[in-house]
Amino acid sequence: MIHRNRSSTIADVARLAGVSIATVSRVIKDAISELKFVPRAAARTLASRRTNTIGLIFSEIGGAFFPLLLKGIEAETRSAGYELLIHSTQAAHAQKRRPLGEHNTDGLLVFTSSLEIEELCRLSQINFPLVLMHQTPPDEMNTPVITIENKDGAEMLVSHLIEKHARRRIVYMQGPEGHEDSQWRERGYREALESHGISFDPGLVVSGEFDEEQAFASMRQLLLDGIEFDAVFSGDDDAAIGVYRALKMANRSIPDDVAVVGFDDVQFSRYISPALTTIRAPIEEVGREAVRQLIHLLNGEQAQSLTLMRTELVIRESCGCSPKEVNP
Amino acid sequence: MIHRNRSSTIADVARLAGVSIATVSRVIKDAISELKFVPRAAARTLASRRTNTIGLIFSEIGGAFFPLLLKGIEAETRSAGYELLIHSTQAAHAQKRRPLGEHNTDGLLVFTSSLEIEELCRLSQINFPLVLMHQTPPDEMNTPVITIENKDGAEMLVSHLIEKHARRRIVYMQGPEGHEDSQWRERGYREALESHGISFDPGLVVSGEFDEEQAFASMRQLLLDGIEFDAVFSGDDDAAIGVYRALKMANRSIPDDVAVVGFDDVQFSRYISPALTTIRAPIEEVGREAVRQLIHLLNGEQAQSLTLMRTELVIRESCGCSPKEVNP
DNA sequence: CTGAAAGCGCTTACAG
DNA sequence: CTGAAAGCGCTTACAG
Repeated sequence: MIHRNRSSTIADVARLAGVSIATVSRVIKDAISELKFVPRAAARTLASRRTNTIGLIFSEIGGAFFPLLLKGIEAETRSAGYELLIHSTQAAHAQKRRPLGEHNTDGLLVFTSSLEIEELCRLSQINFPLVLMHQTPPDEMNTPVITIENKDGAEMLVSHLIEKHARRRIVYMQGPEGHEDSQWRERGYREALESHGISFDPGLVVSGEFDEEQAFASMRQLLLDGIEFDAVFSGDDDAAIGVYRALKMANRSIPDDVAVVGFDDVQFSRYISPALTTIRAPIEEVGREAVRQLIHLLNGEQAQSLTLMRTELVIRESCGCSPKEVNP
Repeated sequence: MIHRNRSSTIADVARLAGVSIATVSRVIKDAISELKFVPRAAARTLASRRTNTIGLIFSEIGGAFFPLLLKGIEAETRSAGYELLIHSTQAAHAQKRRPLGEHNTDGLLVFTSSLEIEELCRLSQINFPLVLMHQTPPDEMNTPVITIENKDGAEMLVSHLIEKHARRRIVYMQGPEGHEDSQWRERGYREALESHGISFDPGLVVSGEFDEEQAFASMRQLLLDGIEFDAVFSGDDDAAIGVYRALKMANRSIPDDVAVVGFDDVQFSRYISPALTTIRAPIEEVGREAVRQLIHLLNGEQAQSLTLMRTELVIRESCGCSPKEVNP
């Protein structure tokens, strides 16, 4: 049984006002408080062929990353007068129902590989407004992308470890398979090694999955295997937590025995001990910009095909810098 | 200009199949892949008078609290086959548009005072399915509530400080005005004082707003004013971060000079230094349960009018207990 | 089990 | 500026 109240319709308003419903429809913006009239969104959508809703597809709402992104998206969506419909997928495999799409939104924001490629292509083919975050589209697709300077960031991080702290055996923890952020970060890692004359050792690349538990497990394994290393680039900040745990458990001191650096600069990074050296990614701004580009598309305007956001090195203590050199 | 593709409708499917649209409608659940047919949600909603969507109204998506709640809500909503529409309000004052309501959802989940009381009453009067989280409804409203043992939790926390660590001048930082969680926590704080024969000092109650910055500011003020205290119950974990900062800046050691305890046990609490003693609230489960109760309402079934979730003391280091006594 | 038809509550050309 | 009317794409009694 479902809600079935007899609240007023546009016809009631028209009758009371002694005008036609067309007239009411035209002035509907000035909320008709008399009858507590709230226009049915469904009827509007059906008649106008627009939903006034933006959809967000995201894969992992668990970590510390999501609130930042959502904050930006929420704010910008609202100020543009749209509703926000959110769906979080566990993985990017085909679903029976399409939770978000052309049937219930005007456009979609898609975060990294949270939508299977076929669906992405289908939406693109029917010219459905789409903006990708942290993921470049397949060649034939001309979809705006908002992403960050992953490679630069990683390079800064690793170069800092090499130059300031003389580390040479640096572990890289990869993110989830196919995750573009991770691929670019690895590239930055490799280029930093190369430009400092350190040869790449595939034995130092392990899986961290941008996930605390997985990072913990991989770190333990590395330790068990007796692999030598003097630094860890954990891929992201969530994974750094797992690295900390494993190192502390093995009585390796951070940063003296092993320097650790993350990526993202989420809320907790400055508060863990030692404070985490990481890359600040303007995540909230990524969200805002994604919405802005989508609105352009919705308005039939041109959108920027690539927006690349700057990243910034945030030096704290986990790399080996001392607290005194560092801003509070 | 808006998206206006000519994708197939139910009529196309009916024609191709050589049956009536009524027949198609009946078997529509077996997704008609032939024409890539995706039923228009708006038309369905309009005709069936149900949206298949649950709305979530929340006030602060900034903190570390939201991801936990959302995770539970997301999971349960999806497994029940509903969509989730989210709106976050800055404050609970009247809005011109009603972002979420009977016009676009089948039922609403409302988190603490994120919806103005008039709107709450209006929805209740038209018998619209509603579940409140962390907020008891006005007397005349019979709306299911999911909340946690705030008072018990606070009492455990404060009693611990008094009994194990001999603290007697304990600051309490209030949450936002009218926030029920905060009111109950304050009550627990007072009862713990009382049962240990410590008289209540209103000078030790300050505003923390469940917010890092506000907590930081209040703590600084307390320090500037030269108020004496040997412990702080910060109201929640986010505020504890601000307290840490202010104390460290003033060179007061935690926990030796000042013990600090929080509430919620969010992700970062175990990782900050010193690790935060706090109350574990089953936030994800609050979200799940709220959805379950709402589904009952949607099905015309009886719902539990009050669900009170247990809280649990999590002892770490910031209260003065030593790491050795504590689980890793 | 199936089809014809009314109806959900709006918007929007179109005519006046 | 206003009204009559068609139409948005479905669902659901109702009749057969």
